[in-house]
Amino acid sequence: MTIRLVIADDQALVRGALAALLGLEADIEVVAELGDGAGVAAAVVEHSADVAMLDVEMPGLDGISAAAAVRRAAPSCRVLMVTTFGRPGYLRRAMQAGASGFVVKDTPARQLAEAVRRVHSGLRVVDPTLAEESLMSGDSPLTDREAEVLKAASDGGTVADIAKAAMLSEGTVRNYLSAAMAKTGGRTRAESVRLAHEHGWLL
Amino acid sequence: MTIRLVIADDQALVRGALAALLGLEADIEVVAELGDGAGVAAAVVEHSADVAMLDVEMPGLDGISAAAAVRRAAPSCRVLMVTTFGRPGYLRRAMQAGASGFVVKDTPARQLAEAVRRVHSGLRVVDPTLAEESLMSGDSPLTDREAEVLKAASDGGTVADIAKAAMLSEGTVRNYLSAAMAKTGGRTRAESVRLAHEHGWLL
DNA sequence: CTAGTCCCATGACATTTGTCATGCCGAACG
DNA sequence: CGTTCGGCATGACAAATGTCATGGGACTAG
Repeated sequence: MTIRLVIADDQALVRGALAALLGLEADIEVVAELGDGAGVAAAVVEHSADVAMLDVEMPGLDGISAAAAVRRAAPSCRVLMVTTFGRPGYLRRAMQAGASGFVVKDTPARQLAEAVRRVHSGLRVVDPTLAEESLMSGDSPLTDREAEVLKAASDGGTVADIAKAAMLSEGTVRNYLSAAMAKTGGRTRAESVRLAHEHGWLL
Repeated sequence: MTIRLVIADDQALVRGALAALLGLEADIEVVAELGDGAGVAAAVVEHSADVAMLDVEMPGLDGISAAAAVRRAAPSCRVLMVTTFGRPGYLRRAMQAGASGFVVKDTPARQLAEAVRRVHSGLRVVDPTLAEESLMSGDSPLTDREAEVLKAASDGGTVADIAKAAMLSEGTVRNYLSAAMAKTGGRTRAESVRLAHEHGWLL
């Protein structure tokens, strides 16, 4: 029996290449390819897919949310996350969202088909390097509001911009940014944004 | 006669998938795969490659520099740039470095083999969407030093950090940042970094 | 030669940012 | 019920940032 696979990745070229690569496997059949996370759950249901392979970074609905949607819509379908960046926090978030596997795009190509098979058979697949780092960095120390404000600051706006966007006073925004900077270890706002991003603590 | 192709991309999975995909074409033979730009020129010479397919974003030697190195080492070898981000400035820089083609990773997979063939036959291949944007945004308005300082600021350090890294006085750094902010249209340092980056004006 | 441009630098200034102390409110937890 | 914790806010203050005027040296183009 073949494994029915749905692939979602925002880069068409990567998506196509992955589909072609995995389609060569005798026991894997690619039944759908998506460019964003929004339609993944529906596609999984429509094609009775066994495994959904999702990129974390996608426009619209991100991969983590898409994973949760898939689990809700089709509990029997396993989710394998594939991501470009090995942000430690992503792993934890993905697992909490119900993903069964998590590999980075640096994974040798031939191991990918094997990962799909393991996930399909109910095993968990986690990139070993990533698992180690994940234990290191642990949960995000940021509160919801701190993360929200820091995220709003990530495009370089002023305190006033952020305050307006988040419906907070400027003083409060400064407080949150200050707290976030202390927790992330950054000495400036911009550095904290970068650090939090690298840890996978934002989105 | 087959086209001898060298592929360089820092993501192993993408690299492998591309190689597998293009290797299926009867007239294309993948003779080498690299994970960074440093060894590309040598690999091209060693394998007498006809076309080099390079990612712009790579650790160590970036794709643009690698393209120039290839042109110097083996003028008969054409260069096709493949990039994740369609930064308009990249196109111009790549062309100046001697690249013959430039496509984004959103390109449908089957068009890629065609792009390789066109480049090999001496034609230029440019993503049409990108070409339009490129004309829009034009050359970087930033002076060399301004770009250098802005790039040094991109990881979120303070003025003092940047000054030390660039061997400049703090006042001078502030001047360049101020000028860069005016030219990019950003209202804060962080915003200018983001804008310049999106335009492809930073490396 | 002269004018223009870029690089480098200084100093002064207003604004913004980051820090700290402090307070109120509501929800969670013992 | 009291305590703790997070969200929200204010005000004050030191430090960093962004702006502006200014000037000298090097290099290029007219």
